[in-house]
Amino acid sequence: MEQEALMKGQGRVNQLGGVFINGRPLPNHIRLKIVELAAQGVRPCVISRQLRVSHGCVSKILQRYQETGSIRPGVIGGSKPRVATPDVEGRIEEYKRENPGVFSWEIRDRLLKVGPLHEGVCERSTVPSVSSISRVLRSSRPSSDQQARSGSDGEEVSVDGEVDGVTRGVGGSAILDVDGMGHEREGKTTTPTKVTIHIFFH
DNA sequence: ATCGTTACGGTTGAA
DNA sequence: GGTTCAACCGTAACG
Repeated sequence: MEQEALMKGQGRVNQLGGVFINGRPLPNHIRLKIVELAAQGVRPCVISRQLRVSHGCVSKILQRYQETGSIRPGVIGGSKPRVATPDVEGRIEEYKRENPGVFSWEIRDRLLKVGPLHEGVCERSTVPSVSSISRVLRSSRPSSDQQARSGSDGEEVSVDGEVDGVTRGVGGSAILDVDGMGHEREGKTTTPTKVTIHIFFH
C-alpha cells in the first residue's frame, strides 16, 4: 500500500529534498538509519540533513527509541473495544432519561431479551454488566462538576446482602443518600430513613 | 546553529 | 460495503 501511494504520485518532497508520504510513517529503513547514526554519535541536526528528514521527526523517532527501544511507529487507526454497542448505550441513556432514578440492575433486566418486558436488545451473553451500565451513565452525563463530586452524593454502588431489611439479590444496587436530601424516584421523593446496608466493593 | 514543541493537513482501521 | 472517529503520521514553523 506504501508502494501504491508512491506509484500514484502521493510522494511529496520536504524542504530538505527528502521524500515523504503525508499522514504516513517514514519507511523502516530510514527509521533504522536514524537510530544507527545516532548510536554512532552523529548529532541529530546532521542526521536530519544527511537523511533529508525534518529535525522534528528525527527528534521524535530518537525519543521514542529511547523510551520504548523500538524503531517502529505507533499503532495507527482502529478503535478501542466497546463494552456496549452504540445502540445499547443509546438505549441505556434513554431508559435513564425516562426514569432518572432507575437502578443499573433494572436497566440491565430491561435490556435482556428474555424476561417480563420482552423489549430488550441483548442476549444474556452480550448484556453489559451492572458496573458497565453505571459507567456508561457516568460518562454520558459529564456535567462539569460531575467528576469532582463523584462519590459524594447519589453515587450508585454494588450491594450484596440486605438493604433496609429487605433482602436484595446479589449484585443489586442502591443509591447512597449521603447528603440526606432524598432523591426523586418514580414521582415520589425518597426520604432518608435509618437503614443498615452492607456494602462490598469488588 | 540546534533542537524541543506543536498546529496543521493527512491516513488508518476496529467497531 | 460504507461511516465514524480517536488514534497516529511528518512537516513546517516558532521559540
